Amino acid sequence: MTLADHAAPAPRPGRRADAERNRAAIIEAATVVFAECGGGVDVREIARRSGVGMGTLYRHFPTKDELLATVLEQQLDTWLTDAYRQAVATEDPWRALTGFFEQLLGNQAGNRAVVESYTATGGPGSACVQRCYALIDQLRVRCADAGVLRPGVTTDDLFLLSGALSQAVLTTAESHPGQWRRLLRISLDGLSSRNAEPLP
Amino acid sequence: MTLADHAAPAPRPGRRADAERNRAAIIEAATVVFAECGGGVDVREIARRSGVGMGTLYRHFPTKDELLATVLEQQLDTWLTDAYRQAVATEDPWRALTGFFEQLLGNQAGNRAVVESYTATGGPGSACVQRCYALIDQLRVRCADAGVLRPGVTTDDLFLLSGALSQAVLTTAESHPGQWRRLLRISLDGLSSRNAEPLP
DNA sequence: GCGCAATAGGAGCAGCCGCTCCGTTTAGTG
DNA sequence: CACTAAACGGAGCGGCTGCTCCTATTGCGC
Repeated sequence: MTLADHAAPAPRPGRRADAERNRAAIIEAATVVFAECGGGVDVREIARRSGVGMGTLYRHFPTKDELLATVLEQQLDTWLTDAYRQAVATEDPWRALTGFFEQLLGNQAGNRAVVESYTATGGPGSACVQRCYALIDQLRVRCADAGVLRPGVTTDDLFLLSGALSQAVLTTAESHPGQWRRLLRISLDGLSSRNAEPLP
Repeated sequence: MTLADHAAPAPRPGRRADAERNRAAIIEAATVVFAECGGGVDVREIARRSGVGMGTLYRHFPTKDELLATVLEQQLDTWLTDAYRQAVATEDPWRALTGFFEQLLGNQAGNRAVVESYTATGGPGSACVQRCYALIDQLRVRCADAGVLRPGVTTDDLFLLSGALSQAVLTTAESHPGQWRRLLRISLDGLSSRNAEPLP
């Protein structure tokens, strides 16, 4: 399993010190800006906030998409690593599952770009999203084995649910922060084995 | 109550026949294009598909947003009028509620622009979205009075749920069409009065 | 038919945004 | 300190998109 791995930050050796500093500044600024405004922001805004020129930015990241991907991977990776730790430390399988959802959604609450990429998952998705899928699968199996999960629920169901709730988290982020927790509770209760009716 | 009303198509009288024809053609083309590609499409595409020049399009609709709004209102309006009919004809309150969700989401399955505007509801939303909210409220009250709805569930909860599921409908539209029905069932089961635990 | 006001059409404008090019600056070395 | 390769910065290019302007066309009352 690759659930516990996470890609090294890779501070490649042969680079000049200022280049390294700028690269870090770009990633830091991009993380903030993408989280605030989503993936649609003007690249100039990121350059401005990181105190770097366009040329510099584009030497470090040949494409806006590549920068965005780097930032998103790093973000999700951090969250997942943390969530994984917490999941294996939780003995009750049901609490592990619900705790994971709460943690993931709570993290997404302030991050437009992550939610965008997470909900846009039509194709295979990035490596990190696949890791997220694998973690959900593991949690599902634990719950299923313990008999606390509604029969017939698939990992796809849980993954899709996480995406749908991400959307709810985002839309309520400013007007009704925290309302998503009610929805999460409702959905999770529908997932418990007390509801035994077969799914369509 | 304004639940049964719907705005007249308003074929204003003093206009020339060709103008009327073009207006209709624009709305028809825009409906298709917005549904397929979302609200972000190039206006030129709509002009092309409706066989009309840019000038003509912009005389009928002073702004792209106004055209989009017109189309969205009309679309949602049609759906809601239909859904309202069906809801009042259904005696069982619970079946009325679940039927409404199924109908609304099924309609949204092939319409990017509607889902976009529906899930983007941060502010007060359009008149039609408010009508949708009112309809959900009515269905909720019926269920609550009959004692089949989980205590503490608000109209906001149901409305937010509909938006979250809309997102799921869209993301699975092409790869796993119909999977959203499983999610709908799960969530609705979580809404039944069999789950009596208080919500956060 | 005739004349005119209403309508049509699409080239073009302005602003935004991803990305590049090249003259300038600077870190690291001996 | 001098020198060079590496890194920097930002003006500018090209393409896209919402919208306008002005000439040509056409429906409609007489």
